[in-house]
Amino acid sequence: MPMTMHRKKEQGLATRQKILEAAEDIFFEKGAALTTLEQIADRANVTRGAIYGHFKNKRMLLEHIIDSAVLPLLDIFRETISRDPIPSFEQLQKAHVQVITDIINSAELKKRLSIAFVKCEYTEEFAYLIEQSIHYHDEVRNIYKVFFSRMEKSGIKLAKNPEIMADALMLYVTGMLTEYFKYPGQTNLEKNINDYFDLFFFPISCPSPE
Amino acid sequence: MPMTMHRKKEQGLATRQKILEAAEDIFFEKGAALTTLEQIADRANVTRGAIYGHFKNKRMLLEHIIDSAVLPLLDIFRETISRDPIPSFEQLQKAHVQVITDIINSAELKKRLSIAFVKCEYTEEFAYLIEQSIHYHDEVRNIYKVFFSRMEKSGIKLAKNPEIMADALMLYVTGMLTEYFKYPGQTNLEKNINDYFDLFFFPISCPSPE
DNA sequence: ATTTATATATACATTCATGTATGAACAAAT
DNA sequence: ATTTGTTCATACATGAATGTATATATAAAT
Repeated sequence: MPMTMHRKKEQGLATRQKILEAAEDIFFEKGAALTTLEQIADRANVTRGAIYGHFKNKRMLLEHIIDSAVLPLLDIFRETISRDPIPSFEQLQKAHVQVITDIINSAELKKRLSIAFVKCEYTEEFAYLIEQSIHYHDEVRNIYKVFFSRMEKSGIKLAKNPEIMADALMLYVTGMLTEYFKYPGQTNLEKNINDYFDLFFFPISCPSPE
Repeated sequence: MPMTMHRKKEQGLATRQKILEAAEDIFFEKGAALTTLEQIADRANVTRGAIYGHFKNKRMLLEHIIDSAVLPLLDIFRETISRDPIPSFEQLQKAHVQVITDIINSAELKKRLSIAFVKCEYTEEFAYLIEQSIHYHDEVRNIYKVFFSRMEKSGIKLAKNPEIMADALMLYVTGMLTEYFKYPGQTNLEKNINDYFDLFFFPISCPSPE
């Protein structure tokens, strides 16, 4: 690409970006279903024409935003959790506190994840969303399972088998994020996150009673 | 009310019921936001006129359905959990397994709760929904807190203070239900529910490590 | 300078959902 | 039997929202 053909294309990308940001705002405020393309266009100071130039329709816009929230998170999980040679509860806890703190501290990430968690409906209509969501979910669960399996192999006794452990952790984290987004300002996640994980990870390592 | 004035009123209640059931179905299938009153009317074999005769608008219909899902559940919680004189983890676990099993086994309850959990968007537009939701949430959390406080008073050592314990249990249960409704057929809740609670309640009772 | 292509605004046709107002049918009351 | 009231269907007016087709302006290429 020659240096000189950029000006126009750059501007195109800039408005594309403006549209995405506006869409995030409005989706977040009104929910995906009640958001209209005109509202997005207004917020971005463009017309619907511009939006249709960049995205096929509202659904594509939504998919793009959700992916842009979840994908980087998945990367972090893969890296932080899978990498370490000797798996431990401490490491798992540290990774989780880190990720969730990152979320809490990034207004952008928060907005996008909020959209994915509570600002859109998971129905047949949006089949792609559900599929993607299941896919992401499975991937995280699998990361957990592998991690717990490695713990077992390295001699650490688990209260339940890795499958159950993975499920349980998944449920707990899902609950955390769901509540955080569903009741913004009503949760104590910021303050208590370490306690929450303490509670889950430390006792979780006790051998189960018989 | 005299015996003879019933026929008409009864029929009214019957169609009201038909409308509610139809609304449940469609909300569940398409999500609240994308549901139209005409779709509901069609399913119920009435016209929109009938719906407007019984409910002010779609929002009222939705509120009614969500309340009808959550209120009986709250009652069960209040009864089963608060009543017993000597609080224990076993009792708490038993109550939870019971409630969740009830949900799993009741198609109606499942449908309604699914609507409340993942088939409607929690946005400013539906302020009432959010308020109600917060209210219910607080109530359950408080039931938990009281329960854990009573445990402490009766000499049982908790890993964290009752507040944190209540939060954590709340997160866990929220996660369970959310995942169950968000990924129907993909979870193992039916099979593993006891393991999940084992994991949470039994190790949870260990004193925290220092 | 003229052409070509691209980004975005404008205009249009269509579809759809809502809320209300009206009317018909029928039950209940006198 | 007439009246009153209620349930529900019908009809209407209105206001979106969507997607597409077209126009304009401007940048890039020749």
